[in-house]
Amino acid sequence: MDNQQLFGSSYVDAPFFAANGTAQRESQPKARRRRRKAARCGGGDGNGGEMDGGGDPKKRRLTDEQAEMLELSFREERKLEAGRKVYLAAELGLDPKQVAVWFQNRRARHKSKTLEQEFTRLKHAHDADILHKCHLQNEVLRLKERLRATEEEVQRLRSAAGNHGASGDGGDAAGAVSVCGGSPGSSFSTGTWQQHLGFSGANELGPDDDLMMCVPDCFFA
DNA sequence: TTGTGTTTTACGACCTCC
DNA sequence: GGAGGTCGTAAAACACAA
Repeated sequence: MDNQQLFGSSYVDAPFFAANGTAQRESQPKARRRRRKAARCGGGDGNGGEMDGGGDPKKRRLTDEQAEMLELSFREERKLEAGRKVYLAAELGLDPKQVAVWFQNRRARHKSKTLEQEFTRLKHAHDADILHKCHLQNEVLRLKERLRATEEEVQRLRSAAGNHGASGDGGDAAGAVSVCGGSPGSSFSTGTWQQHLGFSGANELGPDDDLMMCVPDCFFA
């Protein structure tokens, strides 16, 4: 049974078959399909739906041909209107109900796969965001370290100036520096910041200590 | 050969739309 | 109210390692 014969109506056109001549299933490995087909061909069915056999009539697998044609039809249109259902059932020698059930299950599989792909995509995006966050946090650490060194330098210079017999005006200078955030109790001091993020060893950070010093707890969640 | 995990088929319950 | 959709699940069919 060729495709043109099976889908001789307007449901599937020739270019479609030209592009999809061998419809492969999304989830079934080839080896697995081969074995299934071999097992079936041993029975020599191949009539597309006339399922003899004394097995449980409640549940019988569709032949590969039937499944492939349903797959092609599904790719054309995922919804199954009444006319197409009846047509497919007649062409494939199936009960219309079987065709309807197959489409229901196929939509469910498609949705499941789509969700899985979307999850993977979002996870990759999330991981990239986490990495970027780490870059930024390390940058903050470096800037804090530079600020602390600068503050120490200012303090040292101020002390040196005081030892050279400066007048009492030096108190004003000290006050000006403390306003710049140099007080130990500053909410933006290195120590406080480290405690917030749960870091240690920030004092060892150098300009070349780039990545992965910062690994937030949430990264391992 | 058999136990086990995965895939496919089928069904019922419930929901939405016409 | 009927047709057709999704969702959850049971069970058959199947693949494969041990």
